[in-house]
Amino acid sequence: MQKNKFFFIEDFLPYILTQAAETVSANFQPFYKGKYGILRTEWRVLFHLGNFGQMTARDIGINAKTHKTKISRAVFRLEKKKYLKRTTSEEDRRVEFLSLTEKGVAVYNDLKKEAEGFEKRITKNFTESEVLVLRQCLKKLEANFD
Amino acid sequence: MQKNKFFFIEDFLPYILTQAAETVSANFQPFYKGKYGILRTEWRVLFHLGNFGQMTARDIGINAKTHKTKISRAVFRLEKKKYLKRTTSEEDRRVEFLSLTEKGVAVYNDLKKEAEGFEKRITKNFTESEVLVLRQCLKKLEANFD
DNA sequence: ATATAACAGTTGTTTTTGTAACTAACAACA
DNA sequence: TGTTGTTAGTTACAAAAACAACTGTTATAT
Repeated sequence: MQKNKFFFIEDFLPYILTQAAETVSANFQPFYKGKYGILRTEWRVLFHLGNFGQMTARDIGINAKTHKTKISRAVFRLEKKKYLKRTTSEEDRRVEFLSLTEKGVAVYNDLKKEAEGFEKRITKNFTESEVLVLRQCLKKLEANFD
Repeated sequence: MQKNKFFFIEDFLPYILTQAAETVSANFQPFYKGKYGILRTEWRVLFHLGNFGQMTARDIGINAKTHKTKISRAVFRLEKKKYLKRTTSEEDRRVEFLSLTEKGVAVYNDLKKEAEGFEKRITKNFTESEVLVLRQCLKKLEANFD
């Protein structure tokens, strides 16, 4: 780390943050892409539904900060794979409620286990306090842009 | 954060790490994309050359963990913008030495200032120790995959 | 009512990425 | 030599992302 005099890309926080995220993501990808042929956004949709139950595309998009076209296409593909089903709302026929099929729940449960294992693995040389501070900092970074 | 019983996507480290990185990156992008019309990989190449001086595409790729095709295209675009020039090595004519032009250096210097300001801004509600631990954790995360 | 705006979600088009195959130059070794 | 393998960098094609324009539906306001 430098002391105000010079700029080094390898100490630039947005850079090392992105690098870390890309490395971690690249290493996690095989679990869902390799095993079930789904993309990152599909993983996210699957996990939102598995986690929170029935949701609309809109709400997934808001929560995951993901553009609606990306969600729309992820939903389409998950539906094609029969991991997810749609139900048009009675009150507002623009809205679709999304939920996992039985098959989708099974995939979710399996990937959830993988996720838990992966998280444990990548933080196994972290102290408890480090993990805590890391989580806190990441949330704080995000919050700085709300 | 959960206590072993349930899995929550919003506590899944790879997820919040990626979310934080994407948010930070999206907010930093206007500085280089909006101002100079360059993409992230181009920014990275520019900053590697600005930081380390003359380098080959290969070495930038290794250091930035970026695939050679991505580097190749970034170099092409930076060259088209006259931010960068190439010199074929005399010893090994496969190798090209890359370096910034005067114009490229000017852009680099400006973007460097922006980067410093941006970094300060996003960590202004962080304690010194938080920033330290954050940096340390990110490096450690990366190192776990070497 | 009916015109206008707002919204949920989709589709089309362009830009960027990922992957593999390629060219040109060097290296190693028979 | 030549043959085979490796390397630096480019190009071609397919997959995915970004962005804008669209459809159909509901809300608002005259």
